[in-house]
Amino acid sequence: MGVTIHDVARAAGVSVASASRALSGRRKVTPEVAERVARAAAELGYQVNAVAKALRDQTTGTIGMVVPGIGNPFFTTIVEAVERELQNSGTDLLLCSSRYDPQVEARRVGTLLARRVDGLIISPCDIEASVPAVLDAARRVPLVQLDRHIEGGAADWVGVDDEAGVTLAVEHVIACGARSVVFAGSRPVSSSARLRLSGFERAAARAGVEVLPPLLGEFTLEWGGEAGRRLLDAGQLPDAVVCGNDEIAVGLVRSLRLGGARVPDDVSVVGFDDVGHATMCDPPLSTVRQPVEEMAAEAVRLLGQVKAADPRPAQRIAITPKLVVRQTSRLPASRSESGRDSG
Amino acid sequence: MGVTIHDVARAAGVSVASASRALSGRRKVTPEVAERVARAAAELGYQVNAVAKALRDQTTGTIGMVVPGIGNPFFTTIVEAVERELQNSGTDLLLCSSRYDPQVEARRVGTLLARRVDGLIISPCDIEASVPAVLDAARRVPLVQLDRHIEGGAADWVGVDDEAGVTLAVEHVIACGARSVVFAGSRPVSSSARLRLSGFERAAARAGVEVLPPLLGEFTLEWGGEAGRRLLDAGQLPDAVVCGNDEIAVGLVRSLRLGGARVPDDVSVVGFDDVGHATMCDPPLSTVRQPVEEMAAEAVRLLGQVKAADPRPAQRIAITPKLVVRQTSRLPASRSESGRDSG
DNA sequence: ACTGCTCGGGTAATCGATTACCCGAGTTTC
DNA sequence: GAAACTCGGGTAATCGATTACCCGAGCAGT
Repeated sequence: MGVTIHDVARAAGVSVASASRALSGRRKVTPEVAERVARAAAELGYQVNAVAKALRDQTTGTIGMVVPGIGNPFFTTIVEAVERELQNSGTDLLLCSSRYDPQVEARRVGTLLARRVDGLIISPCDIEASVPAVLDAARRVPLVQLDRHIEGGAADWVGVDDEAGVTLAVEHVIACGARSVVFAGSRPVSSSARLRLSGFERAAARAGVEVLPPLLGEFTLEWGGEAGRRLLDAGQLPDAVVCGNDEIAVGLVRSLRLGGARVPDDVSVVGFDDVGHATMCDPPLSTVRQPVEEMAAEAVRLLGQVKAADPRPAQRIAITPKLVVRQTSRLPASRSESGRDSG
Repeated sequence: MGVTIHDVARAAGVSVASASRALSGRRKVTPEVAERVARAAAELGYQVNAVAKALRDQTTGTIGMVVPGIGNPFFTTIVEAVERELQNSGTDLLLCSSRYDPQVEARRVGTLLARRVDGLIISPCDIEASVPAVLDAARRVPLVQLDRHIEGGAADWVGVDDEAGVTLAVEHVIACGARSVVFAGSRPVSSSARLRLSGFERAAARAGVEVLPPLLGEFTLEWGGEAGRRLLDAGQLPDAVVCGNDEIAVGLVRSLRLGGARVPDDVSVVGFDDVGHATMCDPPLSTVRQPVEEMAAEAVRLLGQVKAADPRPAQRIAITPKLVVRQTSRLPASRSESGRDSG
């Protein structure tokens, strides 16, 4: 460790200024100097010290990202997309997980700020408890929220229109003939959870179908399984269940089938996200697709525009998701063919 | 952005030395100075600049981690375990994905080194192509390989005993009555892939059962599905298939069942890893469990001991995994009850 | 009273890379 | 032929935090 530009300069018999210029190419040097410096650097195995460079330049070439959990395939997909997007511009990513805990989240944001990231992309784990950390960070550094967001709309955001998404799902199952529906999602601690629930309720009310009390837990396979079991225990299955995400939907389909219910013949299920295993599950899951690549691209584009403590009003970019119909829901034709009797 | 310790010192009416001492507590100051500095820091919202601190201290309080892909649940689990392990010591993690590409990997290692991480934990994506990057990095910084490793044993490593693991799996399916077996894994570009394959071959040969030619692709659900289809197409199913990891196993079980084969009645399947969805799959997967927490703890412990360009011989810590029998394989009793006829 | 402490505080060097500024030599321009 | 300019190179300031080193005051011991 520790070959510096001084060592290179000495070995090449030039000043540090010349060495720096030869290496960076930001000012002309004679070919001879360039050559000697290049050789010396190669021989010594010189590599710039990014820490020193960052201090001098007041920029680290790094952006921080904080997501609730990297165990969730939705977040890993979006992280990968952001990373891919960023690599074009040569900046790299410091990735942190808040583990769905606002306190951990605040700490992580703090260390990222201390490390002087050039920007921050965050998916705040809690719509309320995350507010101070997000607002405080936004004051110090360009920040954009991705997917989840805090309440109040004070910070820039890129994501999907959650309400429009579940509306699509609800309208779809109703078009499939469902007369009673239920929502299986997460307790409304995040914006996504809250908006998907409210969107469901609004859309279902508008359609005038029977609405069972929502099943609210976590965005996990386990909770999906549990929700399925509760539905089974209640004796009377609804015609359709709209899920807060794909994990819940997959867990739910599985426990429903284990309990003897047929999907989609007895009950339609639709998920949300369409990342990871939705296509691989059995049967392939109908779901609402989040355009992750597009969201990531939009987020880094926006991040390039926002400034710390930006006085202009925060932007909120809501991308409208698409419904992807696979095999856990049925279109009317085939559904009526199969001789349902719940109507 | 940009309130420095000079600002704090000025506001408190003391020198930067006193301010620094008051803030860090590394040398006594009078209560009055401590109080004034604390107040000034709070009022100005001062936060140390970790970049400057790192330059001065020649240490960043950061370790880098490079894994082949964060989409793979095994790696996300291990990343989470390492992160948890590290947080006790106050160091944090710079996480990078090599996307299974040795060139990307080398670049990522390079930037981590440039950022002067205090150590590196890496799961090299390619047993051969990753050699230069790993060896070069190990010369500059404490480094331990986790899970995968490069050939030659020149760098420290913590992982599971892959050969022992598949041996467990093979012996289990044979104990279940299998007379013909096949291995569905990844092409041997990584140490894990290579050792699991060779371990399988050795164990199967030792047992003297019929061994079908291995199905080698990637560590993905998709490849597992494809492998299952090929087995089906071949007309004659083996009694058991041992898989390179759980993703392959899950994909394989699914395509086998889609093709009408019953698991475990017609064919036993066992996976490897036991992370993520193994318990949630249908039926729950018999697999070889990697003790991820233990591996992570061991890796950071070892990292604390190794020095850059360490002259002492590299350590290789191989933890013996355990077999977890669930429902994709059957013990002899119940198997013979079910009236198999393949023997 | 003088030496020798301890104690708290300040000044400035330090980490490594970049670059503002300066300098001297060679070239152009009128 | 002198002023103006270009070109390549060197010296040292800079980024911000820490700390080696120095200093002066207060105090104890002889």
